[in-house]
Amino acid sequence: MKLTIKDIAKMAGVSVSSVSRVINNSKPVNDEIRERVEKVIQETNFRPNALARGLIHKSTNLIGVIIPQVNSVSAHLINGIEEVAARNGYHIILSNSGSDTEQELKALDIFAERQVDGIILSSVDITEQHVQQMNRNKVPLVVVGQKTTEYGIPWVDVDNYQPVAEVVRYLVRCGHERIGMIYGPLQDQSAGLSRYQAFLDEMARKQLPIDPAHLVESRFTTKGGYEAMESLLRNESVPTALVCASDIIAIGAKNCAEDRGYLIPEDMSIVGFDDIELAALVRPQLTTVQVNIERMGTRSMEILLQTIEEQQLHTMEHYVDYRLMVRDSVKTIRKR
Amino acid sequence: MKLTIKDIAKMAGVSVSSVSRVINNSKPVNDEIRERVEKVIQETNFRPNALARGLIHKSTNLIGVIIPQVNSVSAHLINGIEEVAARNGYHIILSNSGSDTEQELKALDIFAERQVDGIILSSVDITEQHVQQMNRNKVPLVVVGQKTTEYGIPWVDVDNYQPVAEVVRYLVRCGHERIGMIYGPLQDQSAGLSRYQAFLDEMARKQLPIDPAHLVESRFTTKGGYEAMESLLRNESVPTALVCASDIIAIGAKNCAEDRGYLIPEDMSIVGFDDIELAALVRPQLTTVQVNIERMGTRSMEILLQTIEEQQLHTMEHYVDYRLMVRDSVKTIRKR
DNA sequence: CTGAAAGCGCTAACAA
DNA sequence: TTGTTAGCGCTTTCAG
Repeated sequence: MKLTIKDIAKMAGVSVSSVSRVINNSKPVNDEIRERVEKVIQETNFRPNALARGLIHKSTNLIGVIIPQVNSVSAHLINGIEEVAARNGYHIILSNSGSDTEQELKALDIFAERQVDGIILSSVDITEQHVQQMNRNKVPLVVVGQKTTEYGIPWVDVDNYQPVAEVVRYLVRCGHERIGMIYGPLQDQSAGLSRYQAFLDEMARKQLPIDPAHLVESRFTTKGGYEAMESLLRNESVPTALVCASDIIAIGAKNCAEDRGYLIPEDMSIVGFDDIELAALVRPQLTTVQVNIERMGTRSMEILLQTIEEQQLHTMEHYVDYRLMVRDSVKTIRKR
Repeated sequence: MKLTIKDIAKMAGVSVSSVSRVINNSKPVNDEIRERVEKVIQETNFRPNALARGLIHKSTNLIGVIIPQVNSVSAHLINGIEEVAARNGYHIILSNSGSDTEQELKALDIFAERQVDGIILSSVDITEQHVQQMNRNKVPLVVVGQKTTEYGIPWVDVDNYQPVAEVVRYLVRCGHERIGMIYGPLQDQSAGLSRYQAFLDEMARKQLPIDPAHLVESRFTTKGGYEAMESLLRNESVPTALVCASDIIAIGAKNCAEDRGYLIPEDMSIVGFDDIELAALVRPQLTTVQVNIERMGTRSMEILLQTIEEQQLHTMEHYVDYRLMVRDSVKTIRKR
């Protein structure tokens, strides 16, 4: 049988409210009583039931986190979230959506049911439905990985456009002109569409033609990257440089090219995006865009905390820093 | 203002108990009433407060998961746990311990306070203290990554001994005799000590001498592996084959050797442990021991569920399968 | 089959 | 300062 505050009160010979008071330090308590109660709590290792407290306070210090999948990227995100959460007395409760909108919606509801104090949603495609549902159950929400300003929902993301434009400019500076891209699924607003659009725009700005055959779509997997490269190499002309929508894609593509006898970067330069651990571990080390995913986690949790505590927020949107990491997978043809 | 069951009852013109009955399907309810209630629930999108229910049922359908850190390895573990949990209506609540016993102990208490139905603890060094604490708050527990039979706590782990012995035998079969090892911290009972001991024992069994200079300790990081290899290469004689306590170490070591002009596997064969994604992505592809971490997660959650539901368990211990993945980082000197 | 009422463990008025 | 008591939102006897 688990102990309750009542038991403690009885054992210490005081009222339940006194026990509650020493536990919460909510009101002055006579030293003598305080000691008696503390002694009993020590001896019995009593811990107040968080459920009962939550029921009264209407707060659980629980944050719901919805992610498509726990992988090496979201691991950083979770770490960031967890770190800030823990520092503020919160715990996080996890739900894998498998990128399925249906699941995301369900998780949103279940979290509301569980009375979480806030939700962080890492999603690739927020729909009107999400928004309606959230408005219904009135739980503070922060979205990671997609801009949701139009919905009035605060978000945290990397700028996906500028870095890719920068990558293109960098390649041009290195003397490349025949540049291709393996881009991600375009339903993915941020990592897919934005990066693709940035590539197209910057190439146009530089007045560089794009061979449609040098534009291949891929899922965000090494296998996808490998296959995309296979299809790319089936053309008679191949680009001298290739922008990849992610490191994972880039590494898949690199492996394929190398398996086909191409030398990286001598025969083809490759640039990634994300700067996952792997990027600096493969040889040649991958030139890529560094994104501080953990920072996205801490930032989103901070914003969430702010909206929970202040009930209203100032910063609706936040971009996390990025940085071009020049390593060894790009060849300089000539300086411009 | 959030809706309660009372509001629903009023709106439907029935008693709260009737509402509760249709929500839980706990007792027969007149069709007419059921419909009225269901309609109101639909319209208002009412969701019963899980806190209040938990308070009564003494169960939260919450599983506490304590891990040293969310990284690419624990990501698989979490995925496994989450998958089984979700399938059974549970959610997981996370706590990073940073491998700090103090933190682990605290998390154990806080989880008990939160009334979790069970705890999965992924730890590298379970102490008597952990056990005492757990016995106090009587929450079902499963340990991952360390054998705790002596404490009467069910655990899930990989066999760390046999696979390493097998690796040694494999290397010997490939004609290697001068074999070294970069081993992990020995406080780590499983991934550290056991793998080290297995190496020593099997070498002895094969009556192969070990040059103490070919035995280097390293943390489980690429940097650690890199530095360990640096110190290894300072000797005049280097081993022809090197067993590494993890893939991460192996890749660090490989990069160092390559940076120093050694060719893998021509100049030195390297074997890892874990078979992380990376292992098949680096070139040469790493020969390693495949461990299904996700399976450790599902298995531990299954065992936990079993002890929660049956209140007693049959299997106290469980080894997860492993498999030697022969790839390209070992050179065959001669067949034996 | 339905409703009133007790109570899960705790906190917070309200009196004393 | 302390104790008594009324809930928090829900489930579950227990009568009807």
